[in-house]
Amino acid sequence: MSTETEPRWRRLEPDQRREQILDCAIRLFGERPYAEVSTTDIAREAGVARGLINHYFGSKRGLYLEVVRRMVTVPVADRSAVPDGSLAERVEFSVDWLLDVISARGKTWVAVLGTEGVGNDPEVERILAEADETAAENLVRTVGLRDAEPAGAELRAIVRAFGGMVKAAGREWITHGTLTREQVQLVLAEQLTALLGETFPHLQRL
Amino acid sequence: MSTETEPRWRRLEPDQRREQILDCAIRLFGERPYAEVSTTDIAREAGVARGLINHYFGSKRGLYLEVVRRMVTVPVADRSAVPDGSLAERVEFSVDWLLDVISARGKTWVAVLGTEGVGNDPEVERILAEADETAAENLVRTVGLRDAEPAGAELRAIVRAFGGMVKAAGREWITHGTLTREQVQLVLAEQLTALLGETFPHLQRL
DNA sequence: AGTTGCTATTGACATGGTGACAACAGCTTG
DNA sequence: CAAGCTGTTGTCACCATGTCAATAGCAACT
Repeated sequence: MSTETEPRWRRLEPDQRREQILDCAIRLFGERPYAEVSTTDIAREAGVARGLINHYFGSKRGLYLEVVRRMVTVPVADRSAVPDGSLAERVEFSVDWLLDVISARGKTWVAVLGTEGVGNDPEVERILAEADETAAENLVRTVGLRDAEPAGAELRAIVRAFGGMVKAAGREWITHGTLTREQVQLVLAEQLTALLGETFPHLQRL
Repeated sequence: MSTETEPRWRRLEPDQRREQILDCAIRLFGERPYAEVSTTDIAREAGVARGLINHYFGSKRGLYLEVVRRMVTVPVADRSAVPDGSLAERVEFSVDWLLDVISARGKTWVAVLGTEGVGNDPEVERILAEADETAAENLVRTVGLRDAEPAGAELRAIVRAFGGMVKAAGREWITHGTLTREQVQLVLAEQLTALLGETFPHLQRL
């Protein structure tokens, strides 16, 4: 008779366990709406007691906010590869890079930004606004316009607005398949070029 | 002793009661996120028993879907007032009308489209997609482009994408105050003009 | 190897929200 | 004023969430 003391559960480092639960939560929240996902589901998926979720994230809502935060974090562009050509060329490069990012996230990305619903959640709104802001800043820098201009705030505002079109166009491409990547590329590049090259100067004269 | 038979509650026509509950639900769902609003809250707000909500809408989710449907319904433009001038002029008129609509809804509109969260709700997605589609069709017709063109599907797709920019720009204007109405008007009009006049022809050659 | 201590993890409990359903009561019609 | 129709209520069973004391992996030190 071997004294096999197989442990019922393994004890992990807090960071690892946190990450593991977060992964499962991301998957489930991506599949079903918030109210349809129970903490029991997440706990079962992670092979963990339900109470552990509360221990690490406080509440279901806390976990949800972490998921949102994780999902909307956009990597920073590698600016060393940006060409030195005309505005149109730099824009084209930026848009192409942007579509690469979207393509890599695929359905997961859509699950995050694809659904807009009723429900004024200030926390979620704050997180998304922050993500939009940094994304806009990145884009402006990548394209090479000086951010420190006097009208920098307005520039970032219209770039954030443009971000709305990026998301919507991405949905058309990824989920609905009504536009090809090439078409999206063309549309976004031309629109952004016009926005930065034409409209923005006009705006400053208002 | 007067035989005051003050009734404890009034019996309303189903449509009226439905509408009343819906109004309260719209208000509450606009203030707090879905999970933070209980059917008890809604029932109290409407001065009604909680069970009545289930009777009229089946479930909390059913009520929520009704709210979303109601909120994203956009009125149809009165095309009799559209000028006959150039594309740019018609676009300018359409955008102005669009901003009037947004302005009229104000904060309520923001409560609907302002928050994007994680959570793939197919029903909500379908409702919003439908609303976007009819809005795009309206815009195309108002601007005066023939919808029956061979590339009509692609045209509507890029107009839907443009709709994403309209929403984002509206948020910048209404909630954040980072852009004035005049600035939004200029940006959207120029972008849409470029989209329809320049980019769309390019797209067809792809 | 045995013991001790730390803490990650569990399991049970209390609370509150949701949906179903039978009973009740306004209102209308004869 | 009686009777029926149905809008409305209140209760019941079930499920989800958050809290907390108890448990048990695991490492360090005899």
